[in-house]
Amino acid sequence: MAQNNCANNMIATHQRRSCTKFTADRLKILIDTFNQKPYPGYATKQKLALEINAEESRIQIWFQNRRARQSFQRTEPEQALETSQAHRQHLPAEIQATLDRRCHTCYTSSQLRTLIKAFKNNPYPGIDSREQLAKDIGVPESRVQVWFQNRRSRLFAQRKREPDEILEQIQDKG
DNA sequence: CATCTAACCTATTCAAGGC
DNA sequence: GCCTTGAATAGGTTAGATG
Repeated sequence: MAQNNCANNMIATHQRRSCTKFTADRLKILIDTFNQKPYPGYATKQKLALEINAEESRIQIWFQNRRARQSFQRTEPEQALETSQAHRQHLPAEIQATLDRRCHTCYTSSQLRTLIKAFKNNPYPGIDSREQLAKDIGVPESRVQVWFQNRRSRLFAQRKREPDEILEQIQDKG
C-alpha cells in the first residue's frame, strides 16, 4: 500500500517563509482597518502594505487569519451577519462593485511552460523555489503561490472525476 | 509544555477573457 | 453562453515564537 501521498511527503522537505513580525503600531493599523472593513479590496490591501511596509500578500494572509480567529469568537447573530457579507451574492450591486480585486494575471505561454515544468518537478515548492521561479518569469512570488494552489486543486478535482484514467496514465508510464 | 499566530493547505466560488 | 483559469473565500493544519 502506498500510504504516502504528496501532502504527507511534502511536509518533511517543505520550507516556509520566515514568520512576519508586526510591530505594535503596525498591528494597530491592521486591527483598526480590520474593525472597519474585515473584507478589504485590493486597493485597500495595497495601501496598507505601503503604510506598514509589508508585502501585500502578507496583508492578505493576516486578514484571512484574523477572520478565521474572529469567526468562532463571535456570537451567533454577529457571525450570521458576517457570513452573509462574506457570501456576497446577497449584497446590492453597488457594494459588490466596491469590492475590487487584483487584476487578472495573464501568463504568456513561455511563463506557463516554466510553471508547468516546475510543477511536474515539485508541486509543493518552498519559499526559495517560489521566489526563484517568480524571478525567472517576472511575476510576484504571491502569484506563483496562487498558481500552484489552483493547479493542485484542479488536479485533485480531476482525479476525483476520472480516477481510472489517471491511474491508467500512471500505469502506462510505469 | 501550552498558547498564539503567521504560513500554508484544500475545497469551493467568483469572475475575466477566450472560443 | 460555456469553458478555462486567476483571484478570493472559508475552514483546517503546521510550525515558529514566547511565556
